[in-house]
Amino acid sequence: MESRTARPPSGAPSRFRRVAATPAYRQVAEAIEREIIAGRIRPGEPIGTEAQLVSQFGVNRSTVREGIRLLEHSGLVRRDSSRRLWVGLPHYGRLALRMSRALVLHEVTFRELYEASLPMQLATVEAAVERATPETIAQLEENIARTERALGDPSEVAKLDAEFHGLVGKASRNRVLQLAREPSELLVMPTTEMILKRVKEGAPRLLHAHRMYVDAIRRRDKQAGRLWARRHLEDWRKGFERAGKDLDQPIDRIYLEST
Amino acid sequence: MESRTARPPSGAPSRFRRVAATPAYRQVAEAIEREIIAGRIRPGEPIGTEAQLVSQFGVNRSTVREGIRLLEHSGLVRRDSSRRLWVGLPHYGRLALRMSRALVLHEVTFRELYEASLPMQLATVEAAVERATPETIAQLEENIARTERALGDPSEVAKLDAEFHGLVGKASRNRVLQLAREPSELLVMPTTEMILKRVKEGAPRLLHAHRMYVDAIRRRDKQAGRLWARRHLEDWRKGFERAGKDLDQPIDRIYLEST
DNA sequence: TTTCGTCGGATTGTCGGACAATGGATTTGA
DNA sequence: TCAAATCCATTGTCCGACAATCCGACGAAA
Repeated sequence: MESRTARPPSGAPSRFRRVAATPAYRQVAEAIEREIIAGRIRPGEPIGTEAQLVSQFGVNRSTVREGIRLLEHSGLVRRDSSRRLWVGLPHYGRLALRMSRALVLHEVTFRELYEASLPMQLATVEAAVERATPETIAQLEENIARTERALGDPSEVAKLDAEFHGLVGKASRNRVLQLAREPSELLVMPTTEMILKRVKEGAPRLLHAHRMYVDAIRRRDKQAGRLWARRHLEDWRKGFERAGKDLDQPIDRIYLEST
Repeated sequence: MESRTARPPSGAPSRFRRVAATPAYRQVAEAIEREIIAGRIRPGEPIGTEAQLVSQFGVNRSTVREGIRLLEHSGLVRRDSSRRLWVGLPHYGRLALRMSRALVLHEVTFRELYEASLPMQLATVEAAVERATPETIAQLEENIARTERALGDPSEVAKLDAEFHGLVGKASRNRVLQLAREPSELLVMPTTEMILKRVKEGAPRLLHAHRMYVDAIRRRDKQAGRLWARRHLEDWRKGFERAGKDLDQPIDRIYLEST
């Protein structure tokens, strides 16, 4: 793609940057984005109507619309029921989904995923132990109760496992950690179902680990929390290998179907 | 925004999901996205011309264009010099930038940032110790040499620090970890400059920590790597507090200017 | 043979205008 | 006072058009 700049006839140094004439629709998007990033328009406030933007930017409505679409995708701009434009807060889930997709497209391996998940999981549990409220603990216990009843149904258990880890993430009350952890979680989770289907002692072990998690959180015992987080994830890895899969294999696209 | 579904005349249960008439431009975007995610079009391959898409989808060109803009923003679709459409690999840097922006818009605190950075930093160093190649080690040493020469210039040192951690990330050869760590790094980095300007023993301490990092990597000594990663980040925190800032304060928008 | 103009076709960026569908506001009717 | 009918603003989609640009080809010149 750089063929043009990368072909100086002889040893001539490539002296010039490629010229870039930013199209109007992108200028529109960038202008609006700047206003939001700088905080001059705050989340929840209305951006004008398309007609207003047309007159402000002095371009055609089609151009404005293309610019807006650019921002709409990232969540910086939302539309309400009447389709009017508002400044939005990019939602974690959306971003995490995109990141996990990017990871798959880059063909990262399960080993990378496992290696990265472990420390983030440990940190999350530690924070959760420190800051969990009685409310979230109750939610965790309720989740465990439901898991008990669903022990025979792998896909249901996998779903509850995902919910469980989501709750632990919430309990950590660290949004940076949550956002960092969630893309990996989105990729680990679907494989859990596969593992549970093939390794029949998986579900009880998972349930037991969850119980110990919550127990550690209730007793504010960081060491126990870390221990069980580690065991839980190691179980995942072992189950993965026991199911006949190779850790150094790229993550399968299949695990993205759930759009 | 849920006003329509939330108004059952009496106590009648809300039995029906709200019908969602997905606009055509979004259907176009989703259709293309699905093809890419599923791997039926691979990165580097051309998506058709706008005219082709028009005839395939049976909608107007304006609609196709709006749909494409949605994807363009996420990097799934790129344009080359001739503005033709290609399937692209979403670039880490782009995604990380968006994530860090989202974090700022959500007004996360420096404490959250610090707490999340520490474990990820430790894991990164550990992986780097394990897998660094002579090449990247050489690059790290070269970075240190440049840092030595720039000791008097806080903003230059901050820039080199960012580069250093980028190199360590590369050395870790774990892309999941890298992607998880980078948004935080993008927010930690700009504050380093501020700290270095106000705490004059900051720069030498930073340099020393970097030296010990590389030393640990060269000797494949995980313990030392972890130790110095921890000290380095703790230095950052202490410097932050010594500069008179409060860890529980939301991250300032200012640190996003560098688009 | 290689390099340089030039030309034509293809494609994108932008524009202007148009209309149906929809939501919100307003007025009307009971 | 409240519900129904009406109006108006706005969006989603379409159509057609044109300039700017890129690509490839074809010759002309060195």
